[in-house]
Amino acid sequence: MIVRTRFAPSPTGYMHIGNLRTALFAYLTARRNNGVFILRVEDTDQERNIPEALDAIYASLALAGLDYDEGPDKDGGYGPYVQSERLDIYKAHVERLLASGGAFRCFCKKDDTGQEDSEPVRRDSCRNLTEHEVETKISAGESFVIRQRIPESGSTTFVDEVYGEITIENTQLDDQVLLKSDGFPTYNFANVVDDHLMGITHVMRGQEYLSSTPKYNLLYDSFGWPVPIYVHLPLIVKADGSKFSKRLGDPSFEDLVRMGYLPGAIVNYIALLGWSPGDDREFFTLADLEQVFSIDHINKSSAAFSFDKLTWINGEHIRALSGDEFHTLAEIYYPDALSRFDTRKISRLMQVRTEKLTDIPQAVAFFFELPECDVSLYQHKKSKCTPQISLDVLRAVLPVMEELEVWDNDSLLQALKAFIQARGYKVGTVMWPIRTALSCVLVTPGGATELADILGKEETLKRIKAGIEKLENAEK
RNA sequence: GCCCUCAUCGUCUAGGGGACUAGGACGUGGCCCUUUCAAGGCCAAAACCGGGGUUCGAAUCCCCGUGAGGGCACCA
Repeated sequence: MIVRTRFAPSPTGYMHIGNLRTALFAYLTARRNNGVFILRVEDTDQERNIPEALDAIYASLALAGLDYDEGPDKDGGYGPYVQSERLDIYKAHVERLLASGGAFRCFCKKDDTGQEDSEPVRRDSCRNLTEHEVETKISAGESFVIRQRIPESGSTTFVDEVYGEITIENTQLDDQVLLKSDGFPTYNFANVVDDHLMGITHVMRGQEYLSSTPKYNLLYDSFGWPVPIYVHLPLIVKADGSKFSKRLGDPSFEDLVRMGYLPGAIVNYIALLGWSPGDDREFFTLADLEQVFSIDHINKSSAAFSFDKLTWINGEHIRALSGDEFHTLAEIYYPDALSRFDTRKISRLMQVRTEKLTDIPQAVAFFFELPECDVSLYQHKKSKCTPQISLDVLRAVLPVMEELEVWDNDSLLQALKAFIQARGYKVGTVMWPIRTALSCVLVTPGGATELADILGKEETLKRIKAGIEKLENAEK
């Protein structure tokens, strides 16, 4: 059997985190089994449909690296892959159900089921209409929907690969709408028809569909089709346990990328939400995952999304980049004013300390624009530094640096080490004031000599003099 | 309201009757390294929801309770 899985998003304009995880698991299941991964667009809701959204789906999938083998723009012989182009298929299938008694016409108006809001439809009264009554209503021009005829009694059992055997009484199932009055199928119906016609072997979707799965099974039965393997995935929730909601401002996949997270890191992190490799590994590229993913390590309980851990794993992915790769990414975040420095050197310093790409601009800002300097920065216990000592050090070290002819990290380090030894200082006592004078910030992407190297001789001396002046003024 | 599902450190998880003094990771605290900060190394605190069974033995199996989540649309 060739494994065929699909990702079936509705075109909403962005990639929900939970959807991305569903897509990822479906993709991995296909890849792991040398199967086929399919993209199908479920645009059956005419009101919520956004045309441009299709491009957003392509873009996100490409960004995440989830290549599909069949889809709207990649015919594999099972198309069309957009549901709005399959209307006649659904119509033909609904006719089959009508003929076999598996479905019936319902003439009730939208909000006219005769029930309280809190009560579900369950058994619709139109299911007992005689053929004559139906004919009469149709010729009278009454609009109708097609509903599924759920058995009056009994129960339906199915097996889920993650959750095991689940049984639901048929009395709990309602005569759900299959075909809307506008001629479009509902999600539930189109899903069953397409999954079967497209040869989907593993139906992978969110856990929220668990309790409606019996209705799917009943539909498969009515058609005489074999039921697929069900793989329901646990939900991804927020730290407080509530649902992710784009409307409430929770980030989508694209948002996370904009926030400075690498797509590969997001994919890695999200794979660990609801799945584990079974050992202690946590760093995975998509290619790694394709090798080790297995649906029997999927969890049952929902997982809380942690920005802390995502940030950490993002740092891991950043550090795993080659120097060139990081530099290319970092450059996008370098302010223009940084270009007068050797940005490759800066990138080398930045790579090991960057957790999110968006942290970069702030971290490198002092290079081209020295912030207002607070004298208290020169106070550092571990380096045995006070403003007074700093002043002494800077005054003494200035001529040493002025005399330096070769200006690079090694020479600077050598000269300063010699100075330190001759004077009997602690290393930090000299390095701290220099680094502070050069940056005027508490945290920098590198030590004193590395910064001096990048800033260049002229700028370095200028900043040290400014530091001396600052400290002198503070003394008065 | 009815139905379904879930339940191990704060969080993600390992665990599928004895290997559990419950392992790893993030985060937190401490130490080391060190030219700041990181990275790296080491250490620490931190969990089997509660109660009954079954068993020689239960985090692991069963039941009840509790808590949490999901479903019950002409939305997907």
